[in-house]
Amino acid sequence: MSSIKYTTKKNIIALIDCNSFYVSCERLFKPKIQKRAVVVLSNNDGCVISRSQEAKDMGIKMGEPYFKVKKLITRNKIEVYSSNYALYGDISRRVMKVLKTFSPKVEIYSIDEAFIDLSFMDHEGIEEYGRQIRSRILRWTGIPTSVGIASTKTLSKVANHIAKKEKTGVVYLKKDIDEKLKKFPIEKVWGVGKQLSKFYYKNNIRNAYDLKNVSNTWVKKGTNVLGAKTAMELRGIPCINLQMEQEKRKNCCVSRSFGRKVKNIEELEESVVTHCLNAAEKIRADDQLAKTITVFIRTSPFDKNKKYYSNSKTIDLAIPSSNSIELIKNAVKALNDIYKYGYSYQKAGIILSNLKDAKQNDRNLLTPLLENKSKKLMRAIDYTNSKYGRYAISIAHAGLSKGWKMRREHSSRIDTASFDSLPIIGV
DNA sequence: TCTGGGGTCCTAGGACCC
DNA sequence: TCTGGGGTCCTAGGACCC
Repeated sequence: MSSIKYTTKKNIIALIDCNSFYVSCERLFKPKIQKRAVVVLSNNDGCVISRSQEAKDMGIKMGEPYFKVKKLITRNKIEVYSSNYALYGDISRRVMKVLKTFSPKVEIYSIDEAFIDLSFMDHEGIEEYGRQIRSRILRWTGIPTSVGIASTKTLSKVANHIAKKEKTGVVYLKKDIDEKLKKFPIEKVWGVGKQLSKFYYKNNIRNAYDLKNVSNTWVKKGTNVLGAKTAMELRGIPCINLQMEQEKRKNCCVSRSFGRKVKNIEELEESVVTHCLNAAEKIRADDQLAKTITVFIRTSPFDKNKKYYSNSKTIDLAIPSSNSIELIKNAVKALNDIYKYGYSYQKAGIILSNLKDAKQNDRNLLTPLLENKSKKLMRAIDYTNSKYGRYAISIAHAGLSKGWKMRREHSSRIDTASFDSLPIIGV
């Protein structure tokens, strides 16, 4: 028997997705690139992670390594930007704020996507409402979006894809759903990735309609409970609920590739300490403590000429902590355990896990005094850094040279908190 | 030369207990 | 001498998402 819970009452879900979000953010401040082909690169200028429609039409693929498409980019005079997450995060918050004027139930699903509940609407007014959402977001933030509406999250994803593809802006999946699902390739269904697609194709399931029509038991047996939920949702039976309040994270990972290969442990240490400081600051902002800390390092998995090395070490703390100094001590210890001389390292990172609410932390009899003192210090550091800029106060161990830090050669240097980057509008 | 980063959830299998 | 079986918990690894 399946243990999937579902409801049968009226359910209308809209998925609002920003078009080429990072590119659209960059365009906000540079009217000149409004009509140009634009791409945004991942950290370290590694891959293409956002493309304007023009860039897509020129054959630039999502996730493609920058060096592989560099020629195509220069030949076509495509504008290139390094990613600026502070900017995208800021714009994202504005978009979400506008969305909240349309429904009390909003799930912020990612930086550029949100599900909203429209079950309170009558069917007749839905499409018009979708158009209003689009135009208000565009007017108030400058970001173009696509809106997909249907009776489940999975179907609203389908609707959104169709809206993007057909450039209609809004699609409400109500009539002729089966016809549309037949044209919807299985690998594009939300929750069906590379491996599952392979499995489905082997079993002659090639589109969303096929998956909708196989038995739940079969899907569950061949995949898992999530696979079965996807199939149910394609049938219009909601199984994946809206998640309104943002739950606190359970893990916190900070990692980066290096701008160049790193061989010696001193530089690795600098990077691990820097990542550790960032991670600690993040969990403190959420008032969390970490019980476990993992450090990992690896060489490039793409370099076929050199031997690959990848290792990690996890340390369990006796007492959960968010104290940078405490965490760093352990991180450095872990790093020294896994470091091997003679390799060219490409990436290092740190994961704080087993995160707990600081408030609910059961106290060790001996710690309160000590803890209070360190808490004050950490709060002072966080405050200073938020006021005077990142790294105003750091720890000597994090190093000042940072020769390993990532490349960002195409940064637009836009800071939405700074007046200098406001665009000048000619009248 | 140059290939991102940060998450979540699920399952199988081992350890351990009675 | 016979060498069980059911339950729970944890972890590593895999798959997925944006």
